[in-house]
Order: sequence, then C-alpha cells, then structure tokens
Amino acid sequence: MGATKTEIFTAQQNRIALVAKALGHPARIAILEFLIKLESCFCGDLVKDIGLAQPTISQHLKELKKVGLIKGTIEGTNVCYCIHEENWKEISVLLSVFLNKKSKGTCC
Amino acid sequence: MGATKTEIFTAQQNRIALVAKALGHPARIAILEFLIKLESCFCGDLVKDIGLAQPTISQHLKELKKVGLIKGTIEGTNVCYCIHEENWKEISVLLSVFLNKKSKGTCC
DNA sequence: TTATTTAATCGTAATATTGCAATATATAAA
DNA sequence: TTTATATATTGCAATATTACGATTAAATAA
Repeated sequence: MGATKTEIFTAQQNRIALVAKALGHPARIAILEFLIKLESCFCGDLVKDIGLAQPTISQHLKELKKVGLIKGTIEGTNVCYCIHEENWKEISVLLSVFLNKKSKGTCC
Repeated sequence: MGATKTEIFTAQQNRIALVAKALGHPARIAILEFLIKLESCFCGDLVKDIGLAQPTISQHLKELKKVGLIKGTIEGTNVCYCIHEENWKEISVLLSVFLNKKSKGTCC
C-alpha cells in the first residue's frame, strides 16, 4: 500500500497525472514563471528569487527536468535552466485537450 | 519541515499548484474522464469502472470536490457525482493561461 | 597548487499521500 | 421494525514528498 497503482490506468492517464503532479507545487510554478519571464536562468538566481534553500530548489528543478518541462545546460560553474520549448508545447496540448473536454449531458 | 511553504508564494501560484496537484493522480484523471463521458455519475459505478476499493474512490472524489472540479448530489442511497461546469471552466482558463505563457528569449 | 564558486547529492526529519479493511451513517425496501 | 444497499469515515501501514544541513563534485580564479 501507499504507492499509486499506475498499472490499472492508461498510459495517457498516467502521463497527464505525472505532468500535473510536477505542476502540483507552488515552488515549481514559481520556477517555471521565472524561467518564462527569463529574468535569468541560473539556479542561483532562482534560489535568491524564491525563498527556499539551494538543495530544495535543486530538487524541484530535477523533478521539472524529469517530466521534460525544463532543460539545463552547464555553463562554467553555473547551470543555465530553461523551458524545454518543444516538450512544453506538447504538454500544453496534452493538458489543454483534457481540460477542453466537454461533458455532454446535464446531470445533478 | 516536510510541509509545503505556501506562505512564500502568491495566491495564484498556490491555486494553480493546488489544482494541478488534484489532477496529479491517474485515478482522479480516470474519474474525471468517466464523469465527462457521463456513462454514469454514481460512486458505485466508478468503483466498478476503476479498479480501486470503494474507500479509495471515495477519498479521491473528496479531493476533487475540495478543489471544486466536481460536485455531488445525494439521490436516495446513491450519490450522483458530476463535473462542476462553472469551476471546471474557471480552472481550465487558469491552467490554459499558465500553459500558454511564452518565454520571450532564446536561452541555452 | 589552493581557494572560491556553483550546483548536485546524501542523509534525515517532518509531513503528506495512497490504499484498504473495518466501521459508521443514511436512505430504501421488506 | 429489520434488512439491504450505497457511500463516508476511521484507523493504519506503506510509500512519497518536502525541506534543509552537510557534504561532494566540478569548474574557475588566485
């Protein structure tokens, strides 16, 4: 018990849920908004902007990277993080299609 | 430690994250898809359709209700669950606006 | 080489989530 | 009333997440 039963759901249901889960933390929303504004894409600047410790930010970045929302490039001692444009678009479509589904009937 | 530091984020960041979190489980995606298809909106039918125990489904329904994605109406011994159309629309817009934000620059 | 800087990783405590058996509640039927 | 049915709640075990101090790794600067 305790673990999600992914095997009983479709690949798409699991994918949607996984992406939504990655978006399911305000720090990660804040990180993405920061990267979209492109004030900077260095990890250190994110740590300054958002009020969380460096290891915590690093952990959140890792999760965003895992689902493909962002990518990171090493630049000297810095790491430059950016929105993964192609994946972002795909994820955007995936969620939009789900959100725009319309229930046909009137019920309750 | 261990709890999300909601106080350091904006209301909108927290709202987006909260809604995304509710969508962050395949069972809840499956429930919403089922309700959208409107094959039925009785809890019992959801239990049959999705392979999880009744208390587990009940718990997921509760969470979806909490963020406003669905509503439930008592009908005899059954409870009829449906998409909360107005809230769904609002949430759909909230997420769509976020997902359609474009990063201006080229970076990395 | 030895700092210094930047970010990742490790380890761990606190908290949250998932799932279900058992139980409670509430309505309907007999 | 008693019984049956449908759903919610409780309690708990397993697991996952969040956060951060300490440490490590890797590149640069002195």
